[in-house]
Amino acid sequence: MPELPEVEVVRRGLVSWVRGRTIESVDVLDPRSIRRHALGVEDFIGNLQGATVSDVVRRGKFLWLPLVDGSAHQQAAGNGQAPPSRVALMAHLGMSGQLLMQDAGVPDEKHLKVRLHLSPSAGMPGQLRFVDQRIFGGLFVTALVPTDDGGPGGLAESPLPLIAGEASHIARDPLDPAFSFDRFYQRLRARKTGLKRALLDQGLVSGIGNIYADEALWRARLHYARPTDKLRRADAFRLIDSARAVMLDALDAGGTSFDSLYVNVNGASGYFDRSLNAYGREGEPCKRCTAAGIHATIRREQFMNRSSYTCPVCQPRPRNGRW
DNA sequence: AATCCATCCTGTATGC
DNA sequence: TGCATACAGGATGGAT
Repeated sequence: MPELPEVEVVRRGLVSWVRGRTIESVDVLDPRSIRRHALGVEDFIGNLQGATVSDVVRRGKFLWLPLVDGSAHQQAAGNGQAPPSRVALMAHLGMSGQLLMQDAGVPDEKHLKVRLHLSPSAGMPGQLRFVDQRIFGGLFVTALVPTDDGGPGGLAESPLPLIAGEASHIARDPLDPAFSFDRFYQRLRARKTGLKRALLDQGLVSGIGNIYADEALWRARLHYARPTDKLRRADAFRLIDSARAVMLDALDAGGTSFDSLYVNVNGASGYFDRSLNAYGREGEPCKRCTAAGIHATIRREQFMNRSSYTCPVCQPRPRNGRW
């Protein structure tokens, strides 16, 4: 499922295909995929038509394409100054969203929701398509607002000092050079909840979903129900360090895919699922315990209405755990 | 005020 | 074979 590494793979894949290209027209095939655009389909299309994509930026699992007005772009070419971007096309992949570059001749995907026709560019596909089976994801146009802390962060090369309004409540992710562990730890301790719930809270630390939460907790040898308000600094540090390491590894592998639901912009799957240590391994031996000569089996439990995978030996449940 | 959780969706797998 | 149920889960808004 798309978490930080998968979204970053999409961002990197997308940027060279769409930067500098103009959106010539837009087909909204299923309005449910733009339900977060409150002003409706016509307004959505009107905002995009004629605009030029200046970049692809990410914060947590939110991805957006800052837009430059077509006429402003023309003027900028004349005086050599880049016009300020004030709106962006926002995308969230949700559970099953895909952003695909496709040639015009490629038949519609079964769950094609929105199609952007881009200005022709030599050797590049003509369309950017949003495909989404479960419709948890979506597209919408949002205002860009100033940030006073150096821009949206993420891993973009040169992000504008502006952030999409709907992403301004999202914390920085552990791979962001501006991520502050001290601030994270301070806010973590102030919460009275369980550790995994906190890890999944995008306002505290972003980019982590169910898969990488379980992987980071396993790697740090911490149980998901450990109380946040008592967690030692060293444990919290190891947890963030683990999240960072596992997500960097996943990024190198092109992301995690279990099926064709998550693919990069070319339709290819990542292969990080082969490297998972906890997630999806119910009944299989814990690799770390096995290496130490101990017999232990990964356990699956229902938690927050979804599955959590832990090793009962090296991630012992706390006595006063919090859900 | 902080925390929690039902809800939005559809395709696939499994059970009876 | 067919029908029913469980499951996958990110973000949000309303409830507690």
